[in-house]
Amino acid sequence: MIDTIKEILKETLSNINIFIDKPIKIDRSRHPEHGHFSTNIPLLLTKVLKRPPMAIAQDIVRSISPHPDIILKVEIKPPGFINFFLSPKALQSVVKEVLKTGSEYGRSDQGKGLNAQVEFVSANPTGPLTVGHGRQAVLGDTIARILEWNGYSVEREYYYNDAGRQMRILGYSTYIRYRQLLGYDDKIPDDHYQGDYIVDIAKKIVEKYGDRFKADHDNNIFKNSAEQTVFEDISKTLKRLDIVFDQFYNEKSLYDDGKIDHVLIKLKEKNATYEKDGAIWFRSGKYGGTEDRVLWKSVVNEATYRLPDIAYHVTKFKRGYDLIVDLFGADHHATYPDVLAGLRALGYDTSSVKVLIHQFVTLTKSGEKVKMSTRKATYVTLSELIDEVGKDIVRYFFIMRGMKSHLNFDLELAKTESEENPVFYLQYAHARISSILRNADTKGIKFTGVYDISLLKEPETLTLLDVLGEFKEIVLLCKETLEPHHLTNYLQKLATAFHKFYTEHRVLTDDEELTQVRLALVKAVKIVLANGLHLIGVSAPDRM
RNA sequence: GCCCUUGUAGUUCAACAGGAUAGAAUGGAGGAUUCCUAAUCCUUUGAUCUGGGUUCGAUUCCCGGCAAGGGUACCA
Repeated sequence: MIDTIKEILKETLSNINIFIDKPIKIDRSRHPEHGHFSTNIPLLLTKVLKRPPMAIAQDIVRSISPHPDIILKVEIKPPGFINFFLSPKALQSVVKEVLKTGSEYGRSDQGKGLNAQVEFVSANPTGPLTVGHGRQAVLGDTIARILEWNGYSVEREYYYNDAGRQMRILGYSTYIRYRQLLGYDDKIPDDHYQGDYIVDIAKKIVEKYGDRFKADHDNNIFKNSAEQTVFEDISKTLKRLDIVFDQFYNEKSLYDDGKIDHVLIKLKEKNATYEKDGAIWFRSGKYGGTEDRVLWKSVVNEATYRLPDIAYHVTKFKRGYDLIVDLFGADHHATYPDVLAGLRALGYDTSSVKVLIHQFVTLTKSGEKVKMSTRKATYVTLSELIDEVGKDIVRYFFIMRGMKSHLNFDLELAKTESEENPVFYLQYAHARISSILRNADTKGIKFTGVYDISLLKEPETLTLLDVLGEFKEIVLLCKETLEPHHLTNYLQKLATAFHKFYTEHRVLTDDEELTQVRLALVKAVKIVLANGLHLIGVSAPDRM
């Protein structure tokens, strides 16, 4: 509907010979008195045309040709806004469209034929996923879903490194636990992994091999068992949230097939590097990065993490994605400018890379901060959180705020207040409609598909129709901003509009005509609720 | 020190590209059901950290403070 208004406005402007270079902007009005849509174009034009905005507005409005089926009226408000009021007919038209397209309603084809990759979580397999990872996991998966809903073909990728120092420490921690189980009086160093999951891993090694490796701390069995077990646990946890990755990309493979060396050679060729103090440095600043960085160490003969990161992104380009989304926690925000600079140095156009930085979750327990550290095992795992509140609430809570907000997650609240949860409010709206439909069945009322849409005319009903029609705009907004919280906000709004309608009006009445048209309406609401919930990976129950 | 992100009702968060009277939820106070699920609805209470600037207009942009989180390694 917003596009229709935009078209009408565009046509009008060209009729009176006004041309603007910027795209025409129309907003949803914030206040009902300002109509459904409004534009500030007269205010923007006042400088160009050197005329007062109100006069421009009048010229525009006078030239808008009448569209009685769409526009009820157009108003001008100082200092120069034009407000559009939709006709009931325009608002009502959404019902038919929703019923026709059903579970496909709201999809857009803006990403049709385009490939996107979303990289997220990417935690090294050193321990169970924490609540902090949870936010990224849910955000990443939801963003992927949003892209899919907009027509993209999407791959979810998990990048990990099982070769670094962290993994050596993990292996050694496992070895110590193994020794302890065998009765030796070894102590775990403070900076090693303390979690109980390591003991479980060690137990399995004892069961299988006895004391065969008691003096063999270098044996790969420790690192490998730990890695395998931890990865299985990570995958299982993600699966509980309905998150499945298409690909796991191992950093080590970048070394194995020479990609790292190749990138370094290329960078040297482009004169993007220089040697200093025996190390190889990257002229990051020259390519839009922050400051020059070491790519190859002198003290040890190996790369810093920036080089494989660049090489990894080169593979993303080579794999031919039209859109590359990188999701990082705030602790990684210093890295990506250098990676992008490296890619630019290699001649890639980085405009297809969208780097999203999300802030951390502050975990509180009755107002008190809980510090999270994998090594010290003072974390609450994601898995435990799912045990407590369930998948739907975890998914919803992690995306209900903008990713830049320093999200506060109160454990007590999530548990004890689950009754007054926004998730239930939403799901309840869906369940209520299902219940109405069940009742219609019992009463022998059949939905004929023939209805007089003009009967949907009460204020609460028109508001509900208006909100219903906004869904498509929200899907596009989410795609453009890659911010899922617009969707949760919208669904709350839709549920509110429905609950209000429900308290004011009955669906199943003695009036057959009215019953039919209201059935059509609530069916449409049910579809949009279900589609929205599906999009964020939350279930839409028929009973509660 | 420097860099990034953030600062909005008592609390947790919105405000989509600088728009009009800053929205929700929760908490507090009061109310609604002979009828499709009261996990609902209605009324009321209450906020832009601070000082300047840009302009028709600033929560939004710029500069200076203050505060929180993160970074600033030849750690990932």
